[in-house]
Amino acid sequence: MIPTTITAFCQRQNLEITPIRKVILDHLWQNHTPIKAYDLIEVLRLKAIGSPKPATVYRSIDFLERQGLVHKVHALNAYIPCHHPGQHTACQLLICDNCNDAKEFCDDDLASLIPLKLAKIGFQPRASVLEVFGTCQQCTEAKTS
Amino acid sequence: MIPTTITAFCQRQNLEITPIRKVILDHLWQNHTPIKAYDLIEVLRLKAIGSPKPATVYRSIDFLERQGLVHKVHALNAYIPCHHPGQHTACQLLICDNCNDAKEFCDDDLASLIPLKLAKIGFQPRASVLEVFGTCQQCTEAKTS
DNA sequence: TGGCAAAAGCTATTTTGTATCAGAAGTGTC
DNA sequence: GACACTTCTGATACAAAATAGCTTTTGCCA
Repeated sequence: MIPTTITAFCQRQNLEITPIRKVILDHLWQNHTPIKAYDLIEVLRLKAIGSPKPATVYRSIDFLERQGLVHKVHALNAYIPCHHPGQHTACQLLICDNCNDAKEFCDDDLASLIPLKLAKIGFQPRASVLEVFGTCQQCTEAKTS
Repeated sequence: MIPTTITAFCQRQNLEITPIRKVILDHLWQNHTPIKAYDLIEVLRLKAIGSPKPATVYRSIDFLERQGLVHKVHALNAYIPCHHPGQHTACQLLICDNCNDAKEFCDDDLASLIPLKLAKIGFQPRASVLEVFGTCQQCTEAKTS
């Protein structure tokens, strides 16, 4: 389920993808909607990885986030996999009100405009999160048809 | 503490600013850093408004958010006052890692570029939140001097 | 094989946010 | 005034999200 580009990235970076981390990453890639931390606990439990506690999942998420493999959708308290690990500090997410799908949306113009604008007012950006809520194309089409 | 532009806005919109809502709005305007919900409970308690429960504060925040008087900083689970109520659906925030100051940053180019880009991929935006973390000008100057 | 570091486990707690039902206070209407 | 009606608040309980602190396991490697 995990794309080869991602597994290749992990190998290149020599990341230790333990069973727990693998299950979590797998599950995130199997779903299009953002996944909640406590759902991941349940997933681990079902996969017979003992009876994991919150800290276990949060530590794994921490690791995956630090490596850029996962994004947190702050507005939903949920997580999605990153399609381009190691390639951006500016994360742009589109979240459909209707189907809860969450897509990464990486637009270079936008990504470059933000630091440009901030430079004018003396703000030095380290990381940014853009979360846009609305209706995705599929749902728009479904409604009008 | 609440700017006259804001009180004028409330009057124009005929908003019922009850004592609880006033204390919350006051407190948000007195501080430059984002305020947490449970800190607001404490503030109300200190102002001798009984012993408020979480729901009380969240209801007030809900109201203030719906009226556009307050923004939630999702990445921090905290709240700041809005400087331009009723004027934007796209919220842009700059959060300083160093001093925790949170500023609204309303750039028209940015605000108009986002829907433009999204239109190309068929996403209909309803609302968006941009949260940028980094170092504000004051802190940058303080460090280099 | 002894020592180290990273990962995972465990227990408990804190922080954040909702659901629900009941009561109080204002407003308009007959 | 009696009445419905709405809005706000109070109170209890609970659910959900996240962290703290400490122990144990595991793999590595010198």
